[in-house]
Amino acid sequence: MPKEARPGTGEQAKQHALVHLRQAILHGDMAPAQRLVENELAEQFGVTRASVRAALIELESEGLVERIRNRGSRVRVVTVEEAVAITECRMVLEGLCAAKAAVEASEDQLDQLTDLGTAMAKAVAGGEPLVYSRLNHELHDRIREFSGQQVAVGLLERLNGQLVRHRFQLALRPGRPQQSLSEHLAMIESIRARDPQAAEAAVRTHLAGVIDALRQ
Amino acid sequence: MPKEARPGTGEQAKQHALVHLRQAILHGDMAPAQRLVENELAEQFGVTRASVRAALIELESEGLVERIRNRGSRVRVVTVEEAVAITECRMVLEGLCAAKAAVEASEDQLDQLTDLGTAMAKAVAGGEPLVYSRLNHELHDRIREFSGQQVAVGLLERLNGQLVRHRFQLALRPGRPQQSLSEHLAMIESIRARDPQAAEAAVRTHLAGVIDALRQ
DNA sequence: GAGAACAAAATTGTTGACAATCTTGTTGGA
DNA sequence: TCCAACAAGATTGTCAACAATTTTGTTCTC
Repeated sequence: MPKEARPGTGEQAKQHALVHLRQAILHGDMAPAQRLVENELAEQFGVTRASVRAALIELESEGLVERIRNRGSRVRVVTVEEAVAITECRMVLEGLCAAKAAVEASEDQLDQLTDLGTAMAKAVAGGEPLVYSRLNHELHDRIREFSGQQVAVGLLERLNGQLVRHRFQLALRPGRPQQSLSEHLAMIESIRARDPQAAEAAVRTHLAGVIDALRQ
Repeated sequence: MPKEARPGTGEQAKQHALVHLRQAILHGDMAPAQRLVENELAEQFGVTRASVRAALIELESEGLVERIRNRGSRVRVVTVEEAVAITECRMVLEGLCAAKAAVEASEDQLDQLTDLGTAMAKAVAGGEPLVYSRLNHELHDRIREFSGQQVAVGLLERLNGQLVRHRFQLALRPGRPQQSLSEHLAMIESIRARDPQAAEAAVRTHLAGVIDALRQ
């Protein structure tokens, strides 16, 4: 257990604990369902228990941590059914963002999407699933960003945080990149065409595909 | 300032503070942008400051409270643009729920919706906007409930909490009930017809109308 | 050997006090 | 009069100790 010491650089203790603990969970350093004992975390991050507590409360409402009265906290495990339900919500919310982006995005931003599309095609052709996965994320991020829909972006970030584990599993599945590439290109195309309805439909088709893949 | 005393009935102090503070905000007892000083709240609810703190952190991530480092908390004010953005998200999420409900609801549940519809028509005919507003809420609640989509329900509850003030304002606008009644009846009708696409479209039409009303 | 009652350990919940930070009001000088 | 520096007050952030609760291990009885 490495003791990450960097307590008093002016950075608030609670923020320190919050950022590091969130990253640890998202990065997969904490096993699923692992117990999170406040004392241990406090020592590990070099802050007091109160700060860890505050961080855990916040992570609970982000859906990353599960807390039970007098029983402690643990990394929340997302079942496949939950992952499906989450992705259904993503489907409609990202659909909204894509529709907005098709109207709001600047010409410059549309070019960025095109570039991402060609890079993704290249990654698939070259057989680089990890690169493709990274570009995949970036594409979804950009569309959200270009939509200007702050509320939806906030909700989606929270939802995506809960899916890290499942997404990793999905990215490395053989044949999956090939299947999703055309869907992604269709999304880009309809946004470029400034057609909000087509953009929303394309995003939905894509994420419906993701749901099918999750269920297998 | 009434001192609500009921500290140690076995109920956890933090939960006590959380429930009461949330209700106070939702019920409108706290003025918008009102400062929330931890010490005052602690005394008012008969709990310690730490419990109030924990409650405030949770309410912040629910979007009901705004917290600034070393500067304190206040009731968050939702601008009209934010209310519109929130309602756009409601539009797609409730659309999802309605589509699910059209497939999943039992015959008994469909009858409940029909009853609500007739009650709403009666309230409008009788010129009772407050009754109509209550039934309005109940209809939306039921549709969400019948959808079985836990994740979407959770997101929607959070979003709705932020709209209390705007919704009150909207409900009492003259002519508004008449306009929305037919939209609500269309929603019920398409769910009864077990047509998910029509149900989603009806919900979207309705909430698009709400957005128009908000913008005025 | 199985199960209940009890005791010990581990962990979370709570408390009050202290430190750090920000805001506000005041004073001094140009 | 205006502005900067400073001091006082208010408020949040942090800490260590204590209380309450749950879990675990042990012993005793049947």
